Amino acid sequence: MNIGELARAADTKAETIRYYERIGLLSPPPRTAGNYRDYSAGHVRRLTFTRRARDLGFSIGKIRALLDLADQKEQSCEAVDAIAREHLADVKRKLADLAALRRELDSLIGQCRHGTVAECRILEALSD
Amino acid sequence: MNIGELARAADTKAETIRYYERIGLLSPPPRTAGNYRDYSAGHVRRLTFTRRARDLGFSIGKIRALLDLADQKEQSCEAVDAIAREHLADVKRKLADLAALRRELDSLIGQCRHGTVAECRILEALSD
DNA sequence: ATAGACCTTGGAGTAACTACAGGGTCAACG
DNA sequence: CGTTGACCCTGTAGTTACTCCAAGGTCTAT
Repeated sequence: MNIGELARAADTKAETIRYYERIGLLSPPPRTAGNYRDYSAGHVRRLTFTRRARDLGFSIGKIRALLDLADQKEQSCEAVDAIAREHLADVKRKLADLAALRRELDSLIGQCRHGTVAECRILEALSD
Repeated sequence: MNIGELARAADTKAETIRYYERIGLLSPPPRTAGNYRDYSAGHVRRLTFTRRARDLGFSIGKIRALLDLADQKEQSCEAVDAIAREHLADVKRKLADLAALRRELDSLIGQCRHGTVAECRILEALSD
């Protein structure tokens, strides 16, 4: 399986796969006679996991930790749970920040009287 | 007024101010005999505006546009309103994305049975 | 005169890719 | 067998908005 096929299988771009290899997130596969990367089903699984976690907003660092944990089958999954909970807390914080932002923008826009720039309330409000 | 004083006045770091100058967002001030940057009240206003807009999540590109508009006092402020509305739309999109994410993470975490890594539902769910 | 706080420049580092440029490989078609 | 076109390779630079650092210059006070 070459890099393009893996990319299609995991809904990624070839460049992203090479990037993941460069930063040590995906192990370097063997090469064909023509120096093409030659991937196996294990790579598909690992990359699919990685992309899904990225889609859910996990950082590369956290994904690295999850992948390491996934290899220690006998350990309790508490650490996995902890990473997920931490990420959820991050998401909640961002949600609250964005909601506050939205309220501010709403009020900013609500002040527009559609006059000239000289008397623009939006620009005024931004200058506080 | 030197760069440190301006930084304190606008709640920024000196490095950020130099960065804004480098990218052309803040005009280069005159220099003192000792080659220190020498800022005036106009710079304070412009930088304060910039920081406030950044805090509200406006990109540097949009701030550049807003600052340009702010200089054309006779124009209607429609364009300002449009930029603010566009930004609000961005924020709303991000809010919706984050809310969906939060639901997914909630369900992910809800599936944890606190067993071993081998039977971890969180890792399983991430592998879909 | 010297200490300490400030300023100067230039360059590198951050996150997570993305986009080339300049070359090599492979499969198919005529 | 030659060539076309789609793919692959490496290495480097760009993206966003800063942040940090090193090596040196300046200013103020003691």
